[in-house]
Amino acid sequence: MSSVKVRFAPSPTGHMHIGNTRTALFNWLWAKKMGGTFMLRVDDTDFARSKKEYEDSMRESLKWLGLVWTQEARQSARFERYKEVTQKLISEGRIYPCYETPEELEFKRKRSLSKGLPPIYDRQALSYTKEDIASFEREGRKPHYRFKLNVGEIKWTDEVRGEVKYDAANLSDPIIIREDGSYLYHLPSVIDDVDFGITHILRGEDHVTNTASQIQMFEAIGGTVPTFAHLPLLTGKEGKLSKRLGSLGVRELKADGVENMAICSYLAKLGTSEEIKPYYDLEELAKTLDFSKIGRAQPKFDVEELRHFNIKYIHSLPYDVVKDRISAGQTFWEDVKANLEKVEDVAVWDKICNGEITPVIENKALTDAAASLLPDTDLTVDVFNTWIDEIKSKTGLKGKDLFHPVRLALTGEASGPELKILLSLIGYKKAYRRLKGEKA
RNA sequence: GGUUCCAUCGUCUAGUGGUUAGGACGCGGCCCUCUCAAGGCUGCAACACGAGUUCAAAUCUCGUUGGAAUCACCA
Repeated sequence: MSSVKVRFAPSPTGHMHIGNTRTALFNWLWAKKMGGTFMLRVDDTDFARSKKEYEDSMRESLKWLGLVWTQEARQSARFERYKEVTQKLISEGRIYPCYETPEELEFKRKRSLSKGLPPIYDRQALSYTKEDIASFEREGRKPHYRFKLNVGEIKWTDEVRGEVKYDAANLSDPIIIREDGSYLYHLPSVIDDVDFGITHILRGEDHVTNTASQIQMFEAIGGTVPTFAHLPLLTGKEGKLSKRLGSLGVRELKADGVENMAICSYLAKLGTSEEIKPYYDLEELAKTLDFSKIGRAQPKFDVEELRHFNIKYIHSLPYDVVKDRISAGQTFWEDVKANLEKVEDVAVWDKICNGEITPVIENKALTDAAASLLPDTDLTVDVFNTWIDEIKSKTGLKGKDLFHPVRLALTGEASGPELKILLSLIGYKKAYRRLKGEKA
């Protein structure tokens, strides 16, 4: 009885974006819910595109999101192991050398397509004679290698898609070693999953056909086939938002004031039958994860909706969650949070209450009267109420005509938290001077 | 083109043969209040199309249309 173990396996070829994040999140949540472990695996087999800078950026984003891992691995450090396994499979004939050039393969694909045939590899390499191979070698060609798929039906029970079936005849033998001897993703991924004891693979549905061929790889190397869950891909309002095309970065969202748990709450529930509501703790969110609640259709991801949700999230954000990031105290936070669009904006209200602002005088007669009526005491809510009543009776103004100019004078802003709360925070001295139109 | 998947309010969805087709987000209105915001209440709004099965279809079948993934010496 082994416990649950999942992995997030990004290739460091770009920054963390919304598609990536969703995959990482579901893995993390599942591990947490099941009391299992979450590991980070850097899939850097593609030397040409992998960059350290991207890897660092992804680690930073994962940490910021709270998606921490307790183990990690790097594919580029495991080539010896991959070599060992591939040698064995080559000797068993399960992996075979091919000598077509990329151009030839491209030509074959186009020809098949134009004939209305599926562009599946024709396995010509399986019928090379010794002479053919010798002549390729003389030409200086180097082989690339493919994994030979066995004929027959491949099926598995997917946690989100249910029973899934593929006929191997509709799949190409995947290339697993490049001409230059480097590895492609398919087999190393399977070897790692076996070696690290991965029990569940949660990934985007763009991998479903890979899963079909990888199941045969698991079997070929004598590993246990993990449980799969393929999440429907997110689509954008216009066009797609696949994991490589969707460029909406986590770093950009963060810079825009979108909160980490707002992103996680939103992504965890988008496309499910559950309400998208704020969760302030990843573990709480983890408890609610349920694959049966995930729809099979592709949800549309709209940044504007995320931003809107983020504001709603902030309006009910508990002080404990933000206390380490803001200088304001709990009372101040609770008083102003319902009017914030970004957590950092708490500083602007801090400045309005405690710093210096230039008031806006819209109705001088009114604000002068207000100043003279303002009592030099502790400006409690009660004091505020009697003060407002006095201004009302003296000027005959009420509603917006009354409050808007007072607010502008007191805060320099047209909107914000309730005045009765702000007044006590501003204090008599500043309030008086601002009502008189002075900087204070 | 082959394979696989999908199709209910603007959006995410509930719905498994008989429902006033429900909820959430958004949007509109009203209330509260001291303006705005926040909060409360409320309203508008959907079964892609066409056949078939059935007393009865959002629900089952077939077809059509539309969308997506994949078919890389990317992952």
